[in-house]
Amino acid sequence: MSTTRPTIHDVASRAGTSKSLVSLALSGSPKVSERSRLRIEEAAAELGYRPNAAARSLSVRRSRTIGVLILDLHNPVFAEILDGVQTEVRQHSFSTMLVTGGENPTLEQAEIETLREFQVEGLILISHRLPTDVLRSIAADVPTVVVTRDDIVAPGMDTVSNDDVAGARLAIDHLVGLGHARIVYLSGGDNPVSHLRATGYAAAMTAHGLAELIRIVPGGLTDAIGYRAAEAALEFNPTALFVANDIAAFGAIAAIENANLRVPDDISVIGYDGIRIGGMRRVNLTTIAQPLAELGRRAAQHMLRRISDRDSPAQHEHLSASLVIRGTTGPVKSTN
Amino acid sequence: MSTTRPTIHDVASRAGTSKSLVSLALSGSPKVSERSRLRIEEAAAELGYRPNAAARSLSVRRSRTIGVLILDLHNPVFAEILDGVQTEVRQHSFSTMLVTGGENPTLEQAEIETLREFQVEGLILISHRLPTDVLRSIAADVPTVVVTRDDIVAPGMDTVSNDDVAGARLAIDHLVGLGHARIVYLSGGDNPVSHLRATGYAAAMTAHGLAELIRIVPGGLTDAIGYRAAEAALEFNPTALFVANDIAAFGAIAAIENANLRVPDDISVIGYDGIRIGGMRRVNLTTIAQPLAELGRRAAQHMLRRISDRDSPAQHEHLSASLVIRGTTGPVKSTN
DNA sequence: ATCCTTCGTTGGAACGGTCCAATTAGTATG
DNA sequence: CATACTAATTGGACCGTTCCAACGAAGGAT
Repeated sequence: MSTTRPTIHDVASRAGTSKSLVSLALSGSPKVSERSRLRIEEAAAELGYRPNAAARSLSVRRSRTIGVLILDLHNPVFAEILDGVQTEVRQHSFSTMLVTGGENPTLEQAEIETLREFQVEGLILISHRLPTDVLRSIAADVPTVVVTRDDIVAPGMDTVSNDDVAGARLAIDHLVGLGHARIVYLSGGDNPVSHLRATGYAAAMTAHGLAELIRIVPGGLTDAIGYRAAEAALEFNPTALFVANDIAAFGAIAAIENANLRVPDDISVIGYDGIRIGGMRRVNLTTIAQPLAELGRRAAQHMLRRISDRDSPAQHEHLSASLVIRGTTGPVKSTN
Repeated sequence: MSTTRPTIHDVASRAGTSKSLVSLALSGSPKVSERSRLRIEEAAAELGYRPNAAARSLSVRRSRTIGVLILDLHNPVFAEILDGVQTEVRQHSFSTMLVTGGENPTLEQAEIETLREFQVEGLILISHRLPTDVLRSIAADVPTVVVTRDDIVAPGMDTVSNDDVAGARLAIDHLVGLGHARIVYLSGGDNPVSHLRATGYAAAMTAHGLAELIRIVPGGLTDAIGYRAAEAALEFNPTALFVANDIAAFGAIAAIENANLRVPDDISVIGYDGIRIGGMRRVNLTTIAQPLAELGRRAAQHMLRRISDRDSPAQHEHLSASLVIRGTTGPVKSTN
């Protein structure tokens, strides 16, 4: 049975032709007679023949596979970006090979190494934790697209990200429009994306003449850290919280409610990312939504372009995020 | 530069040896002299040599890769199972190749086909939507482990799942222990897992002498469907809802609150799966937790065992789920 | 000096495809 | 009916590894 899989030779001898003709026939070449084609297809079907991708890629020196590193499978943000990557890539009959580094730089590097041994034609990094020099050297010899980060630029590397500064501004504009002034930013920890959102926050606050009310509380990207950060933020007696991402915003809301305050009546909360569960009625989070699937789709497009035209210049694309108003923001309390 | 990657030949000529010796040296053979080994390693490093996995797998006729199909990347259940798979598999220096079918049987089959062309040594299906005959024929010639489903058994196929019937019973026991009787089950749609949970529900209800209160409302596995199903369930004037999975339970809670009832004061809600976000304070869902990572780990273990011993018999393992009491269940209201 | 071992090294076949150049079969033309 | 051409088919080299059988060099024993 499954001891040895049938090869092209087996198909050839069964169909009574040469292996070359089988190869031609199966790849749909027009120079194969109708009679031969049928015999070959029949033989292949009978044997359950399946081409060996390793052999093919060795021979044609192309794998038609792109490697995808995903920072953290648990954060829905990345799953949604991946969706976009997959749909685009499939249309061009490429396969994807997916790995996760679990936010561990060493593991990430090892996984990328594996990907490269499989001769992937390009690398899409859906965020990452790699040191700059490592990233540079990777991008230097395999087409690379980084999604959600644009802080490192290197030759041979495209980036696709949302404009975090502008997104943060949207959030603040929305809150200020509702009458808020004491708006605290709960940061997402020490990573470039969170810093950009902080920058946007500060800029927008300043633009609204609220520079002296700028307050940034250190936080992180998880529910639990969001909770603690919000507790700390309450000291500033804020009327609104802008939280670095949706998941942390969930935690922040819990902290507020635990302090016997109501959202949005006492304090408004706005998140960032636009993950689907934020739309869940129980949560119903107002947020700055990134076009996640689109981000993935664009990344794949850049990748494919670079693969088909190796010296097409690297591009750095920004998509804009949009405000999604749901139930966690409202007008500032008139009293107080 | 990146035009052609260095091969073992390049390393050999640079080190002034034969390619055979390079191969030996790089695979750590003891029969290579110290002097040669050093020269070779140096040459390899200088050239940035990276073995070609396609060539190797062609030659040794092993890919050291296992294919993983994941039903739906957005449902955190599957991501958590995958975690377990990855940790186990990595320890045995296998790689994983990950694909998703997006709950689309045709796409699933195509993706599995791709996996097989890459000569994966085994297949782990983290749930699936495949027709029985297709699954059988796959399992017949590549070691296959199905996680979370045990309704189809086929030669050459292992299964690892939680005991859904027993899990459902735990849920009902918990609710009955709190004094509930009018407990409605919101189903998860027409899939085997949901049916098993229904069976466990009905059995437990019967065991508690509540057979005539059995009510099953058709539902699904998403937030939105859970919402609608809960609305329908309210007609039965229930004191508790047992929902087929956590995500749908989120929707159900929203529906209850929208009807101006409180959870758990008016109606208790218990979910199933034990996904991490259920523990988020805002949600704080009581649930039947599957040992998700463990499920994945065991699946990988079975896979590896079957790979190293091709005629080790297929096994069907059940892990037990456990009750996690959080904030959405409570004692039945004494009035009423 | 000759023969064995042992150690380190090497050439070349194989893995399963693709593709090019060469060959044969078939058909139309003069 | 030979000739020229086109269509269909084929052998074999090649892709980058692994691994086996064979080989030379260096001692050690006789």
